[in-house]
Amino acid sequence: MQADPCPGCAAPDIAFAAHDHALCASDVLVRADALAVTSGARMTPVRRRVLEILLEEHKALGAYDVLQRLAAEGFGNQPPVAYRALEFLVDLGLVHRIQRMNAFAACMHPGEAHAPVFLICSQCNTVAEASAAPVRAALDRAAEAMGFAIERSTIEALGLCPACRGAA
Amino acid sequence: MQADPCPGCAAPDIAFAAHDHALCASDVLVRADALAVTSGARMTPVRRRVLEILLEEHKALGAYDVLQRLAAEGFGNQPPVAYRALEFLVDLGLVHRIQRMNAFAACMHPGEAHAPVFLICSQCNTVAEASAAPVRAALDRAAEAMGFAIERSTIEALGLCPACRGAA
DNA sequence: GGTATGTATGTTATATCATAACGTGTCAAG
DNA sequence: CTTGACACGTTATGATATAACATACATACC
Repeated sequence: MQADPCPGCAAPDIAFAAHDHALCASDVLVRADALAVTSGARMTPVRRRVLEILLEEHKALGAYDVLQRLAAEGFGNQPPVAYRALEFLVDLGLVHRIQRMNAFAACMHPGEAHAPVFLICSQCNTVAEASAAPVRAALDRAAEAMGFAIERSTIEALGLCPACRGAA
Repeated sequence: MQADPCPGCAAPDIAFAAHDHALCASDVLVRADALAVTSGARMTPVRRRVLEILLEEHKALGAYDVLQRLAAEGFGNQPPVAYRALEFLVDLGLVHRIQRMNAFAACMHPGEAHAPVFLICSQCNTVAEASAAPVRAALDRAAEAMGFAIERSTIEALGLCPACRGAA
């Protein structure tokens, strides 16, 4: 497995910094296609387009935002069209759901095992994935102390990204 | 501040175990009333009743579940009645919102500073608050490494509680 | 006590988010 | 070239949440 799929988006010190996001996006798309093939899933036009849209925005979009864009491009314009594509991408690990916002964001390092932690800028809505391992480990210990078996976990933080912090 | 407001609900080793929850509930209510007085907030009948309902259930309830019970007892029967009371209680730290479930659960140790971690049983829907400090610390470090300033965070885990784990 | 002021409650209406259910089309395996 | 699985589109509805406004209540002040 590659060490770092997108230096711009995945590296902790510059994820929020300005960079050529088109490169991250195309890289992720390549990896997504490969992942679909190896997992036997079908990366259809709608699904791929949804992923592209999320990558282009580089922020969390609501299902209806995605749907609106799909409709404008000639795909179906009913909610299930968007929800199904999003669900597919989430199941494949290519997209994450941000519970706090009822929204979805493209995963910036698909294919790597990770329990993502999301940092959501309350100002500009940008979402970054932070290094999750230590957080996840602490959570596992806390759960284990209570005899609780974790299946899935959601870790999200709301706050100010470096850029908006500087602006304020 | 009291060391442990409710041995039944707050102690890590027995939070999920059978115990006389009525004791926890009445204890929390006393503390809630006191907290409202000291903070200048008004613990009105609807608000207090909503807290009681959540304490009685000892699990997360949706706003409409709460509303239904309020309506049956002669309070208003429109969504804002429930949402407003819930928002008030959340702001006061007496109730937590479980994002993952679009639901609300009574805080089992109000008044104490805490960044809660929720363990949600996917089988019986019971919600427990786990010791959060180490998890929170790890999250803070991860955010800091990216220059991100956390305002609020949501940490929720879905899985099996000890009881349901044993039953399975 | 009476009145002003802020807050809480109740109501109407609507916005926003999500899914069930069904028919049609497409593609690949046999 | 059929068949079976899956994807897509549509209709309809369910579930969650809030905006906006009117009424009632509590408190503070005169």
